[in-house]
Amino acid sequence: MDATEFSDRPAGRPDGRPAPIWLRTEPARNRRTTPLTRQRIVTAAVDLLDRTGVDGLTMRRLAELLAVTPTALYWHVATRDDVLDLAVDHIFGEVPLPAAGPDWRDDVRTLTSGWRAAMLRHPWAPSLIGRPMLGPHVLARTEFLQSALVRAGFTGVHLAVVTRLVANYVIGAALTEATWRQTDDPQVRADARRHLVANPAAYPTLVASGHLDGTRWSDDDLFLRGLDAILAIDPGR
Amino acid sequence: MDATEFSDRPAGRPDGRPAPIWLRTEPARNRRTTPLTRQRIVTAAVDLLDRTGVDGLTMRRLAELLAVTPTALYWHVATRDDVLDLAVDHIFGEVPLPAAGPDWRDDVRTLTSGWRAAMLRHPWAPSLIGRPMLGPHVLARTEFLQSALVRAGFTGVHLAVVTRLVANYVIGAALTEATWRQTDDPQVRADARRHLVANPAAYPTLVASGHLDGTRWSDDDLFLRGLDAILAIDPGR
DNA sequence: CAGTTAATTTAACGCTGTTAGATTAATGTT
DNA sequence: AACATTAATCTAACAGCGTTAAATTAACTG
Repeated sequence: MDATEFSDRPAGRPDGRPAPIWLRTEPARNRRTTPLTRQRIVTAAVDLLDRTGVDGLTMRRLAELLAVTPTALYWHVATRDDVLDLAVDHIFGEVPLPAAGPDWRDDVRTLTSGWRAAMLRHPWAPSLIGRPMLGPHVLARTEFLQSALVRAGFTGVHLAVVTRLVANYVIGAALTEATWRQTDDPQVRADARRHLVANPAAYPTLVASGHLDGTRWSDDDLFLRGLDAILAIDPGR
Repeated sequence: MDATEFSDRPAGRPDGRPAPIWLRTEPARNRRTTPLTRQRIVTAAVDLLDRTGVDGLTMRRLAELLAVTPTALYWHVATRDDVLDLAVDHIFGEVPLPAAGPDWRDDVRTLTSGWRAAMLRHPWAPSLIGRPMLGPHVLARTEFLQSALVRAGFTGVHLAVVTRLVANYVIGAALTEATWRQTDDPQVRADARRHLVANPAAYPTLVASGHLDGTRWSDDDLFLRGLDAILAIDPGR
């Protein structure tokens, strides 16, 4: 509830005299409603995506959430895909960029953990990575990762290899983990497990190892152990 | 052009006598047209996806390709997502399952290379991995991967860690690489590179390392080197 | 106060996935 | 050989989608 609710017309118009200053909003922006901006669109989009998933984000619902006509969005954004691209970059902005510490491995651990955590907090995000990720926040995080690796001593092709190795591992992990979390129906998981156990001849190893058991080991632990296996690499080689 | 074109009614009806055997089709299945099956639907779907991408696959176009009404598909398939799930599992069936060799690392290399190659051959596939992958072909490949790692000596939590590490690396790599290949417009890539170079202060390391340069190192080489870094892990530890 | 630009609305188009119900073809039964 | 039953496909339609063109309103400039 803000001052604009007192009068939906610019203050002081009816009788020609300006209304008391207290009834007028900040003069610099004297609009009827809060203006639509790319920022507000992205925020609302992330909110809607969190609640309803990728398919739940429609331009009409997004517009309704912003109390605006669907077509109004197209002044600030060219297509629905633009909205998705902006949303993805936005949540990457939530990933904390730690100050560079003495141990490059710690830096990589911190960055990638936050990276993965952000995607799991917004489980619609990983599946949208199949689009060029060139937003400023994404690039800034990639820059930080590669700078940590340069500090570690990687150069040339080794630098490119390890950068991709780490980034692809994080992306793959977030994608597969988010897939399971987004499968809201626990029935599906139970059915899948039952299918495996019913065919032990076809999947002996998977059955014996408890694949799809889920509760056997923590996702966080498995992720960090896998990351450490990568970081065991020697920059000197 | 097959024998059914000689008469669109079962042969021999007009005068009561059966027509010569040469003018009749295989009797076992005496239908007007080849029947719709899940197999045929999946094959057509993959074909359409290869040519037009995920957004290009609509139930109407798929039905047209099969010379059938859109709603006929729903007898064999519940939703469009079902078609996508089937298509993904289908292309995983293209991944060769090598016989288990003496060196487990070679087995993993062969499997994951074929895995990645299949996804790059069908660049729409990686972005669809954000759905539960429980098809028989996918499970068979996962089984093979884990059995190779068991043969290598991994057990317990180490087995789970390395299985995920390898699988997530492949998925992440295929996803990011397919993203760039599917960006058919070379303009986008050029624009992105220009944006990086224009802001060397924000992205010093990325600019210096030639990130997004594309031609600097081969994707295949980078993938295999990264994989070898993973496989350098010692099962004994 | 007039004129211009920025922002939003009204209206509509063609396309989408999906459903309900009618219709046809094939199979099984007597 | 006729009938009943099941399987498969079709006709018709619905509500919702992303997006466009043009009209309309609000805000800024001289």
